Amino acid sequence: MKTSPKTRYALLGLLTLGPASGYDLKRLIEASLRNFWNESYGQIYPVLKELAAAGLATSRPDATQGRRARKVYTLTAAGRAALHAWLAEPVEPQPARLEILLKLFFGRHAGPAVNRRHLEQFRARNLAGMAQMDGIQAELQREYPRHLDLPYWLLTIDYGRRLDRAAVEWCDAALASLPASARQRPAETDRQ
Amino acid sequence: MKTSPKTRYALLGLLTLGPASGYDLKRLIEASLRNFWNESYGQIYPVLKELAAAGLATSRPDATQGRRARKVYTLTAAGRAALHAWLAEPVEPQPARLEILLKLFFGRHAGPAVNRRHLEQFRARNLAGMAQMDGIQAELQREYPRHLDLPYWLLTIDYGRRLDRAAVEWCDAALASLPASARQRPAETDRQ
DNA sequence: CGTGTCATGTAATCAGTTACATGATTCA
DNA sequence: TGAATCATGTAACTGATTACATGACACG
Repeated sequence: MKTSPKTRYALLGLLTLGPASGYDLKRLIEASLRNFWNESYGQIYPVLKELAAAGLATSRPDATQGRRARKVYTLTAAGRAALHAWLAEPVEPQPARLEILLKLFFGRHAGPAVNRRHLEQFRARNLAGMAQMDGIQAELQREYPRHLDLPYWLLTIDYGRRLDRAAVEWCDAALASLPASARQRPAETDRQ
Repeated sequence: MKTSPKTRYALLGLLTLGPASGYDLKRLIEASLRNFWNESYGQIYPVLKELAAAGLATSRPDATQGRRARKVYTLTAAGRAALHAWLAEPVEPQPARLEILLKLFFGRHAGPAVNRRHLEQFRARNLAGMAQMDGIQAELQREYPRHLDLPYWLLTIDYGRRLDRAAVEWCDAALASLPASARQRPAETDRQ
């Protein structure tokens, strides 16, 4: 096994929605998993090839006259079984690397203006995220009101909204607690 | 430039606290950045070497008689300047990959018991995180009550606590909304 | 006729972890 | 004596992105 196991299961999962090409899958990821997952073509195509080789999906050429040959992949029973097995496996904690926290941790050396700028940008990003979640939720409920997966999709939207909101609230608290303006300059020398 | 820029700045930042060896830095990271950052020896030692080569830190052997030769690194003025420049650069949004959300997104194929197990585990993990944040905060306030960096350190602790809390609340909401056993349907309105 | 979209794929590169190799000192 | 801790470093591998290569069709 050469390629990433996680990419494999993301693709198997998306194939439960129906047969799709690599290109389709990329767009599907951008449309539905965007907030907590992403894949590049450089991953998708090799993994798809491997899924077919392992019998987890079948590929058939979809020659829609003229266009460059599309390869449409369809989940097999073995693929479905592999997905189910992975879904049942416990989730390992994943170490995060949050650059904004690293910068703020050393924030004394940056000066108030820089820290405020970072926080304001981060706040705006998370606020936009919340609005986006609201939009996606409305769209999902309008487009797929009876889709069996809808409750699960909404769960991931709710997660995004809650964490974005918490981040915005943290930004507000942080901005309130930091010195307001550049009265004090960044530390050039220290050692307490 | 060969090694990761982010590792470089994490180490430069920690060196503002005083001279340290690669081993020291690893322990410092585990003690202070753990919740939002990590580095392995495989990164630390090569990057340290490069920092010295670039004049951002100086290394001197610390031959504490008998022990294997320690190399202690000290931040230079150029290193401090490089850190300041990086701190002022805007933070780019970083794509997250959250396995638990991926599993939940495809949760219909896993069955209620599996989903509940994932959520309960995730809840427990975040609850433990909150408690850990409280502990670290108390320790910092006790150990370094007047340290100039303390307000910044507390900011990162507060972030951790808020996001952990939001995650716990999400888990509670999700557990309440998911069907309890395999027979029931989701608690969504069910009009055909 | 040229730009955008559809479409697949590989190669180069980057970033990071894990395993391995080495070896001294401390302490039970 | 043997385990834990201190201590540095390299090699192999994994996972993922980006750049590159190719090319047809639709639309204005």
